[in-house]
Amino acid sequence: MATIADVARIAGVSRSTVSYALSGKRSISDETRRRIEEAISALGFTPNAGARALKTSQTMVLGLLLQFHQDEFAPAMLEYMLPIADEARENGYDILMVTDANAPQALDRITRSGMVDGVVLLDVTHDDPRLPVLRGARQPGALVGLPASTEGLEVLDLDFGEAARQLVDHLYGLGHREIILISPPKHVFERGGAYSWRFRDAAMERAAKYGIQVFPYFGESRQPAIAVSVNAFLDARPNATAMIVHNDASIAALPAILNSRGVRVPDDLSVVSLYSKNFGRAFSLPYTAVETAPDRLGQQAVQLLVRRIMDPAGAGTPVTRFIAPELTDRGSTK
Amino acid sequence: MATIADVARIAGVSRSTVSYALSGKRSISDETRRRIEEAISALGFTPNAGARALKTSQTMVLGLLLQFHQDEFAPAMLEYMLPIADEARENGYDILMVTDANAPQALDRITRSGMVDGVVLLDVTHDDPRLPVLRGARQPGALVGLPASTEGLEVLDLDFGEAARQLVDHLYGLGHREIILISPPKHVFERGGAYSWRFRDAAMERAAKYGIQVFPYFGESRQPAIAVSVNAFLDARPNATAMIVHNDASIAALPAILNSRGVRVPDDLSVVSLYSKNFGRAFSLPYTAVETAPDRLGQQAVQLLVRRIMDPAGAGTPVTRFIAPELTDRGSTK
DNA sequence: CCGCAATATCGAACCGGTTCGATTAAGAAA
DNA sequence: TTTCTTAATCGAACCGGTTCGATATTGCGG
Repeated sequence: MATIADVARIAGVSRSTVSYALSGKRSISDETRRRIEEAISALGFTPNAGARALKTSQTMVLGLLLQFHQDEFAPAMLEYMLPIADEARENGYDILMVTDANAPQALDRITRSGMVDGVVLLDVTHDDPRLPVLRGARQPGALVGLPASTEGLEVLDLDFGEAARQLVDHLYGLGHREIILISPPKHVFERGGAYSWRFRDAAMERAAKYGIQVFPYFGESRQPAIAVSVNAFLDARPNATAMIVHNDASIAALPAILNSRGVRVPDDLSVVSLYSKNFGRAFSLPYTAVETAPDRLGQQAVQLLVRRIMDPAGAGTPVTRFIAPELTDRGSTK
Repeated sequence: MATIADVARIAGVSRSTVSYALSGKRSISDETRRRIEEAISALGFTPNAGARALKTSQTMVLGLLLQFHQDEFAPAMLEYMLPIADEARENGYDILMVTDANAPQALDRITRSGMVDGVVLLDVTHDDPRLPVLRGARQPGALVGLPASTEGLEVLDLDFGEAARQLVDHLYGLGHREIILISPPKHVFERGGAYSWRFRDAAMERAAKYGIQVFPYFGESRQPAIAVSVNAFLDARPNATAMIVHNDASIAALPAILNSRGVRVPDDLSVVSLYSKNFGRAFSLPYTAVETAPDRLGQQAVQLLVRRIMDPAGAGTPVTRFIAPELTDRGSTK
């Protein structure tokens, strides 16, 4: 493989001259630059990443930490990953994907060894075990998901409270007074997925304010439990006229469940939910819903992270930013 | 950040001694080893990846090249990625995820710069533009998907021909004589997704052998086109008693389509398909199907790749391996 | 008691870049 | 013509590991 020394030899200059030609940090005569460029393309030279990283302590790689919990419904994860990868490349970074079951240890490994210049943590929980490691690392990080303490961290998440209020308002405005709420599965609450209770609590609070009833239930993450549970909720609340579904697995299965039950939407039941554009398309979901905007979250996470990498001191304190939810009316309510 | 020199100083030995203690390539006295280990954990020392890569020209990172085609149905991709990442870690490798739109150039970049020790190419097409680059790279690669020439490459794929034969046999054995086949969308054929025609051609051939009729159609990848097209196929072949669906998007939408059409499975129509266990679970699919086994494909791809990295000369010629399909009967035929 | 092999450790070179200070040449100012 | 800048380039040091050859110490057979 060609090294910078080969380029230098062929171009008849020193290694440092080649380096400066490449970086543009010192002026180079046109003639010399031409010869260097010629040599580079003749040799197909690309600087060795390890050597460069060693000297500059910059790898131009970002770590992307995912967790795949058992019993989790996976399809939505990709929605975050791709925009993150795209935005990273846009900024000159590659992505090291880390899925180790032991995430804190993996995070420690990739930061200590200097494999990455920063990390994006997806699916951050209330008391996320990766955070102590991240706080001790020399590289900055950006989180998607809200932890108990955001002290010193770049945090991004959908404004689930506002999303809940929008949906309750929407249903209340249409006259609904008894509403079934399907939250994420119980184990998501227990694991500390803050979005689960942030959404539920806001919905309950809003309902109390209006003096209407919202009946919260835990969703299931797999068939046939999903169908069984949804049917049970509907049986338990025969007077409910609307349903809010805050659970990927349940909403994906809902069309089939309601169909087999003979429930028409929105004539018999109004349905609203929370999912991304792509998710809705993949599962052909026809429901009025708040966009979860994983693409915007992912992109902004990378942007915040890159900004912090460039300017570690931090022009300002780290940001905790909640993305404003947007309701898309698909006519599943009335 | 602690370096090997710090460890050496604290342990009162030379840098090389620390290195040998770490690698075990020379004998070290118990006492010295103890002091070194103590120093290492006291400092939280982890060898710098760049420095190590520079000297050993081994990064312990594998590139994973994905392509996200426009209009593609994404959820299945994750099914390959996770087992690949897991198997890589199992072998001590991390994964660099590369999703650049310009895949050949990205592949060139990560191989020339020495960021990876090898690459896994997913979703390889008949005339894949990444292959010339891979063949010119100094790192080995493993493919998932069958290209026109497998010369010098490690290639893995499901045996789609055998899968088609199994499904046709299954239906033929039950007495079906007119069968609708929904293939992948036309653009998949055009792009060179060999699995599309390998499956279709084998199915047609088998049908011809039995003297029965298989009517092939291109599937669609998005709603509402999916529903429209499936309905059109059923209308066009009112005498068909069975359907083979070789298309993720169509099979995911099928339950809803058949339901709204009032078609019962298997009483009115027998349905067989091709999808992974997880995919079926995510979409609650109740159909008898051949397992596409993305986990086995991904794992084996990594294993072949790692073997080749360890032994570049190659104990044997590169392997082209077709995974045997396995039919799971879920009672959607009769 | 000597010579030799095995064991344990050290010092130096090297991997392939980047960057600092020095050097030379050319042009501008005096 | 001399002096001072500025532009263009070079050489050497350095980043943090690994590894080769050399050296010092110890144990053993003869």
